[in-house]
Amino acid sequence: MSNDTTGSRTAASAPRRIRTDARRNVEALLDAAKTVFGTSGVDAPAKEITDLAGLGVGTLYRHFPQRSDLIKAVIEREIDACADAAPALAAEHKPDIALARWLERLAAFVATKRGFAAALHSGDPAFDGLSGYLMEKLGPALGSLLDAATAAGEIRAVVSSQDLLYAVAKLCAPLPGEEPDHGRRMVALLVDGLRSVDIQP
Amino acid sequence: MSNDTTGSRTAASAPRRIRTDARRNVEALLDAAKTVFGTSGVDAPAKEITDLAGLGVGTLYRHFPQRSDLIKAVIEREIDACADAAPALAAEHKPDIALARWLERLAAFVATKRGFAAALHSGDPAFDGLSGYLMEKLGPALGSLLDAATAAGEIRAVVSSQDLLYAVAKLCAPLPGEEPDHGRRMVALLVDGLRSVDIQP
DNA sequence: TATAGTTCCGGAAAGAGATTCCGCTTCTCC
DNA sequence: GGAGAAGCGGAATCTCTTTCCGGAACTATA
Repeated sequence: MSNDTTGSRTAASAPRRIRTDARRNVEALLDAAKTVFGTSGVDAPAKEITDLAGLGVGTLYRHFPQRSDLIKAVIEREIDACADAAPALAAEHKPDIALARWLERLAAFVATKRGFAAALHSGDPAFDGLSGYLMEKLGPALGSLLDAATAAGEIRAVVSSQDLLYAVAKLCAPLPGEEPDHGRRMVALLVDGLRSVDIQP
Repeated sequence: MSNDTTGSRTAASAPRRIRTDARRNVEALLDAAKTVFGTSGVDAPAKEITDLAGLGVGTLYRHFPQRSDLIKAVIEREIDACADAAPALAAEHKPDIALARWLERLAAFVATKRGFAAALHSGDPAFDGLSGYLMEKLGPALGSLLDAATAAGEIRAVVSSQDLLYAVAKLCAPLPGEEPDHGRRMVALLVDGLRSVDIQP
């Protein structure tokens, strides 16, 4: 198994450009998978995805040898979208407002994407890198917002951005039968805990 | 637990008592499943479970037609054990201490049982009843402890026992790569939020 | 544009595991 | 102790996953 799959940098031995049809097919598969995961869950038969994408099973397995590879790719796409939303918010609002808005955006993402929570909690080692990816992509944005609020003395410096990120990711994962705003209220409570500067840790 | 109608067959169609060997086999299957789930995850092959239990696959499917039935049964057993631990704690400690201890017990349960979080977040409708079972069994115990603390004015009355139960269940579910005490710290922060009686909701 | 050299695709086929089915065994009740 | 119901085992079947390779499609070069 090759150990270099980043592909972000052109090596000395120029690797051939990825064929355009292959790239197109990968996109089609990701789109189809996102749709099918949403309707039939992440355990949907592979054929359902390939049929929707108009491709053969072989193609699916060529690009995503493991099912977890496909799931990861779909989720990482969503995480990217969430991360991309951060700069705009930061530019348009004051830090504390931007933080709140962005946390709402994150909460919405986690709450909507069932497959995300499922993958995260599956215990499958294949998804071990996922929380790392979440941290890597979303950590910096949240970190800067958090630092600004802390510097202003509005928040106790008892949590890292990683703490908060994980806590939101967990709290906002939907549970069957619970009130829809449960996650949001619990996050608010958590932030109240951060604000209570008079309580000693 | 189910009450049985020993001897007094007053109903029209007398429900025959469950055969003792069948009951014994169900117990053996649950024990085996608990072990196998712990080592190989909840997606372990059925044969691994039946081999450990010393039974045939047919017997497994007779008692648990769906895999989710088996998983649910195992988890409900664990929840029962957690609920059973509450009265003893309540009898031995003051309410606030008992609350803390019991939350620790709950956190330990959630943190240890990977399959629990996975099932809860799977999105599979088969597990929809699970959080209800959790609430039904653990809600009353937590509720009384919470009421006592609220009555003493130590805690804002902004959360129900259901809120707290779900929040703990979510926060303490382990995520790959996170610090082991993350859940515990976040729960502590949540409780700080509850204690901050000077903050208006 | 034609050609050679790759890469990639499709879907049949093999493999792995889940689920069913039914003859036989074990238990319960009278 | 015997009749009859309940339960058991595991081979057979079914479903979905994963592999494999002949041929199609694409890219680079002239």
